[in-house]
Amino acid sequence: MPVSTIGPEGENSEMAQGEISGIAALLGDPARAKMMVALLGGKALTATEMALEADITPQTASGHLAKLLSRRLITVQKQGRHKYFQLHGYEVAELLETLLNLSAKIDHSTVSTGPKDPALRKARVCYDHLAGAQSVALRGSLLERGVLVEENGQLAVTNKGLAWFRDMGADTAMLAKKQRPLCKNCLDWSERRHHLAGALGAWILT
Amino acid sequence: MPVSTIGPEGENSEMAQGEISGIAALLGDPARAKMMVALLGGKALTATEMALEADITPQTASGHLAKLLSRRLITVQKQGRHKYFQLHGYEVAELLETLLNLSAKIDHSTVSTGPKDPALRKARVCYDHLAGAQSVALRGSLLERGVLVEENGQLAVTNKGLAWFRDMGADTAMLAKKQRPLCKNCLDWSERRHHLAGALGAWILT
DNA sequence: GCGATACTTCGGTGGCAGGCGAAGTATGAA
DNA sequence: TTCATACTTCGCCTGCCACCGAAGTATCGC
Repeated sequence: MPVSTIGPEGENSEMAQGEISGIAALLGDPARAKMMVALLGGKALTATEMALEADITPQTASGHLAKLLSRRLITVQKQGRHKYFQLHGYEVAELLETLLNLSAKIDHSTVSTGPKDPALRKARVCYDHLAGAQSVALRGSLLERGVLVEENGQLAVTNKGLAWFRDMGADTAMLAKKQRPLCKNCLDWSERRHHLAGALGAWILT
Repeated sequence: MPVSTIGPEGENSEMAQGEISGIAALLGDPARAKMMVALLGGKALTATEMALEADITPQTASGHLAKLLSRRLITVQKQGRHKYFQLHGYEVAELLETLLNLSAKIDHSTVSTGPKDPALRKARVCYDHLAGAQSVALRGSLLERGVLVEENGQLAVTNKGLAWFRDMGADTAMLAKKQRPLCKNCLDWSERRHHLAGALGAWILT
């Protein structure tokens, strides 16, 4: 091993660089990367859900999650016997998006001529609901028409809204029965604004 | 190893995810990270220079560079018996900046504060745009004059600002056409404050 | 209490990848 | 030609880390 220069001089940013390789190494493992991308949807996930997502056993996932936590890339919220994990701030999401963008760019050049970036940016799928500029606009228009209301950052469907969705053919009764919240804000990482998530968001996608 | 589910079901972005972990893994090695950060200066470096920078032997560096090349994270230019390496496009630089940004945010305990060389500290180049104390001040003054505005951590150019840049001789129409964001915050690692990046930041440098 | 579920900790294994020394190829200088 | 420099390839070693099985702790429902 080349003797590391003994003096404290040398790299001022050595530590920061160590940190960046540390963070990158965390995302460098396929399993962890899958888990993080799964979190990009904005939904909080439990440890087992993420284990399934990454095709690993719960104990392995637990180890991964501990590492991600120790680097503050994710946050936890304990709720009974469940633990809900989320990305830690939009900076982390930004990092993931940058990575995805870059890898998409590389893939496009080597694999095939898929839809180019602007189109993808306009409308894409954020885990299981619509995302992109169009869905941000959609949420705005639903708010304007009184289908949805927002208070304290919480999104809710009005009675009028329920009727509206029913007219559109949605089985609102069934959707409401699911454990998952009916509708939910989801920060759009490319547009930096909220769009519609939750059961209704997923339904719209279908 | 859990047999990866054979069906193509599930993730449409499975390949992209593999790619992101691949890219992240490249930056996950401390030696490679050091080399890439060294390239952030914008200058093309030779293989041996980067080996020195990363405290490894040339043969090891060669292997790393080959891997970085195969993933198109860097480019080469052969010149006699030298090989000059550079970052491959601003997207890669953006990724590195995002990483540095995040790691700076996380490791609050860092004490070191950048280059001791005062001149370097005052004005230098961050990949392709200005950095250093002057550029931090520049950004501040542009904000004050209403050329730029900031909201939710996002930087944007005002209409007045566009006119201002046009008066300065910038071809704003052309700049705006590029896929790259017009202007963008970029954390200055010596000043610990944001400076101006993005297409406009690059233009100012010229 | 009991069993079931969700997650964690521990110990052991296997594979991968970073690292170097030595030898090989290209380019330039003497 | 001969030597020096810049980089690459090869072979080998070593250590780390993802992974799992099994056992341990916490929480829910009966």
